Amino acid sequence: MSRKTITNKQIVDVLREIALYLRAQDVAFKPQAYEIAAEGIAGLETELSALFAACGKKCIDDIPGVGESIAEKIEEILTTGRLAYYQQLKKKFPFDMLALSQIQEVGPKTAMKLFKTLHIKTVRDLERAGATHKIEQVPGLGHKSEQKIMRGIAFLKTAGGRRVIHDVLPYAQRLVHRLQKVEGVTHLDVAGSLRRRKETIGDIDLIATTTQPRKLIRTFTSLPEITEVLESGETKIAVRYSNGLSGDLLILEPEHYGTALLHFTGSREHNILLRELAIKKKMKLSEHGLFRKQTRVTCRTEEAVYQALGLQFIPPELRTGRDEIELAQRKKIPELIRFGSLKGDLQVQTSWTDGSASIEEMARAAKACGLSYMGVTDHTKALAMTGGLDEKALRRQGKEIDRLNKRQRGFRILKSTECDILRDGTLDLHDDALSTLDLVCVSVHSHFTLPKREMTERIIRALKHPLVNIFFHPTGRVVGRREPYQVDMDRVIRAAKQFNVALEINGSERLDLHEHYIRACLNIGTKLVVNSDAHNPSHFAEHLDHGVAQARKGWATQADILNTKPLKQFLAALRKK
DNA sequence: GCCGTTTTCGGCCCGACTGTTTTCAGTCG
Repeated sequence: MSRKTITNKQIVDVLREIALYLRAQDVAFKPQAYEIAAEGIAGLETELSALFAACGKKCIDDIPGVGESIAEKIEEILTTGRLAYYQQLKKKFPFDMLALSQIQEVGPKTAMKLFKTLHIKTVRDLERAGATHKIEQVPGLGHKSEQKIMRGIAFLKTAGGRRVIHDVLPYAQRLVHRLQKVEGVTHLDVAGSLRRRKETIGDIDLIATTTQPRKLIRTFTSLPEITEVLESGETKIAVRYSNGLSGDLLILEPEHYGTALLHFTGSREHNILLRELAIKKKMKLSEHGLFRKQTRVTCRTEEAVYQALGLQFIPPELRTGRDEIELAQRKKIPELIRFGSLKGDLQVQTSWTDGSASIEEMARAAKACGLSYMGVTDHTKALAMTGGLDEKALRRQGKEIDRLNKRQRGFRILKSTECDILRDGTLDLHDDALSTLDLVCVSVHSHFTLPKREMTERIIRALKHPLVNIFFHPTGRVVGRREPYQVDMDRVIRAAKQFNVALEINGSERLDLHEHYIRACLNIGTKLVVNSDAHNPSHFAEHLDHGVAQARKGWATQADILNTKPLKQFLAALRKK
């Protein structure tokens, strides 16, 4: 760890690895404490280094799950760049515990055993040992274990173990539609991280109730999408899918569908907290039901489970195990924005630049999705590879939009732009051209590696521009492919509020803003919009759905998202400069 | 190691499934 740039992620990884070492040694209770602390930090909106600079160890100690001892360790990392306790563990067990235990079928104990018997230190070591059949000779492991481990390594290498939700959700939905038609099936749904709408998905979990379990299992395991059956019990079938992901089909009792759905939706952290709460209330919670003494409380729905525990219903997107249970106890869970409640889309590219369809085709598709307005936001000239528009071309495009609008009923195309923010924070088009538009939207597409301060100043200068209304994909990240650029988002969020610029929640694979920043916007009242960033007609339905899910993960209500308003109110809200 | 509508001490989530066993440990979610 270099001392200068210690990120939350580095600290989270250290805490997670410590937890694994403790688990490997069968230490009681401590591993969970380190894991909970790590998760608490992973969910923070601010950097620990900034928090520590502002108010020292006290603020670190205030993080849920972080007590005196772990706070001291974090302080040591932040101030010295090292942690003696961690280094002692690494010295005693010098192997890559974090990476090895990411392999399916390899947990902390197996990793430790492999180190002690075969001196396996890295995933590569393990792969070599498997190739020469050394793994199967380790006591307690055998031929099948070796095969499973080798498959796990192969999977980790090809897919990195997780996929962007955009790739997985349609695939899972096709499976669901097919299986719902199987005779005897009464319920069949997606559960797990897909239902919680995590941005990356590691497995596809399906749950079902049926009067004919054998028939469902037979149909499921013979689907062309199933390449391998990993486990097959009476209520749980684990498989590998054709897209490389694995997952379970779980068959449940209808009377207790609520507790089962809750359990298999997770998150693990959320479940643990719920069960602890149940214990405090002299009850016991598992996937098989909620028990008061010996009797099972019937919970057909999740709502019933939450109610029995004295909680407000918590939507799946909020089940992270952070503060949602505490807020549900105090009835502070807001009514989240509903799917399908957007009335407009303010980021759409067309064949004028890198989109694949004409303005007219995109407008038709947007209307078919139930929208009543759409902004045309083709790129500008600095982005030469897309054939970005200059002032002249923008004027021509405006005339075409005027023509199309004359023919439209109940739908309005807005003249807009995705204007590049240049390196110095000025805009890529003249004010004369920008002032002819209904909306001016800006974004960063170049010089991603500027130092944090320079990038922050650059962006704030653009937001300050009197004609700018919306800042697109504010951190520049693409899930699984591109890290966000270095920028002080606290300052950007405050500047957006000050200059009445809305920040975008982008529903493409960017999923930018991250939900932590959405929540930070809500805290101070910075305005937000949800956009598709559609480049072809099919993107509207899919991306807007992901965008709304992202907003929900950030605790946004309908009132927080400007483009749930009808056009007139929407424009009025953005134009107050 | 953390935490408090039982508690500043004494608790700490739960069950299915597999593989390698010969009664159970490890992983997963």
